Amino acid sequence: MQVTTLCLGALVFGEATGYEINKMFEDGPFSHFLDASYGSIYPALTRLTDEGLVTCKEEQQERRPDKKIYALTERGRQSLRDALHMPLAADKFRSEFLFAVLFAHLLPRSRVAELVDQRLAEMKAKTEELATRDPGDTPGTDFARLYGHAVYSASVSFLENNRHLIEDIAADDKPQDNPKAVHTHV
Amino acid sequence: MQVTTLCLGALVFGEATGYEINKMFEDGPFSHFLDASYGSIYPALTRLTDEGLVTCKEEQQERRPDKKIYALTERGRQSLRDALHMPLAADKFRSEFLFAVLFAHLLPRSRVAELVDQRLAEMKAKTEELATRDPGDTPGTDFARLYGHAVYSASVSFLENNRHLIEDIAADDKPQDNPKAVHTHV
DNA sequence: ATTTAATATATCGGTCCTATATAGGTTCGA
DNA sequence: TCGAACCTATATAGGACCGATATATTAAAT
Repeated sequence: MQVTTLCLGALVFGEATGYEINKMFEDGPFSHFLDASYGSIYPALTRLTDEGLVTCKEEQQERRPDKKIYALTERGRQSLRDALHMPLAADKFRSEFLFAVLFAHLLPRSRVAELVDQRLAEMKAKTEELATRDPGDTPGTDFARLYGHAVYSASVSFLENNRHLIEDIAADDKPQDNPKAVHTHV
Repeated sequence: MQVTTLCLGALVFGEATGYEINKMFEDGPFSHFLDASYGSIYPALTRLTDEGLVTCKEEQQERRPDKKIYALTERGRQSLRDALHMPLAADKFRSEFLFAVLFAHLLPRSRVAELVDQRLAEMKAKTEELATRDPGDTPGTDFARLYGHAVYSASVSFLENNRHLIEDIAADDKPQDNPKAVHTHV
């Protein structure tokens, strides 16, 4: 599923500029499970306009670049519906954290602990962020939000209960980093 | 973190060919949270060889292309360690399923139910796959496996308990698809 | 007074995925 | 026993996409 289709989806929520669509991927309703950047969004909107799946009205602004407001056409809406009837790709998940823990035995224990602490903080922040309903939520975004909340909660629990599994296989800290290893007071 | 670094990680598990590294991403220890394809793996191995981070010994085979067996050098191992001390990118998660449920109101209820059923089947399969320890598991892969199991389990529970939320907002099935809507026997 | 952030469009460079080419081997059911 | 399907193994072309940057102005924060 390419960025053109994602843009059609974005425009179901209402007309928008490329800039606003980008925000939907950065902070908005899509941010937790999709991504797309300017480098793909602007060309996609041009292509969609050429194909008649969206309309583009230029709004002149004083001392700013003209705002190009895109809106879905009926053909565009149907094209999205068609795409949603095709087989969907499986979720793609990419985690540098899990890659790193595979090599915990190559890292000092302090670094492994740091990685877990950072991740726990991120996951807790996400969990909290997804805990409260947003005024603009639709039933669909609400479902996605609750789904995310459930998954991040499970993630936090797992990390808190099992972090010792990787911390215990980490390499020793160098003596100067690990005062416990130095017996200075017999 | 680019494919070169992932290849260094792959070679920590032992020497391997490009073909075998690819399998690690498709079925092996990396498959659940990383991806890379031939189009990036082969060029990456060439680059790593040029930089002296891996060695390449060609093994001639009868009636087959020569096998190129790559192995980590000490500099390569250090390069990986260095990469693991840099800030790690946050997880990236891409879900066409969650994208689709945002537009459940544009789809017939039967399609939404189908999407949920498919996803539940996938998630249950993954959960089961991750439930049992593999003989080749290291502490690191074992941790990742248990992590995945926890997350997929939570996912299955959520879907089973909350699927009605999106099924109830789906569009009506067309009459010919939904016998209950047709009153043929008064 | 100065820097940072926000609004807004656009593109270049490089990375990466998808699909394909090549070429023989093995497995397994019809 | 014959052929289809899949496995081993390397390699690349084409296109999609991300990250960074350029441009230009205003608003807010410091």
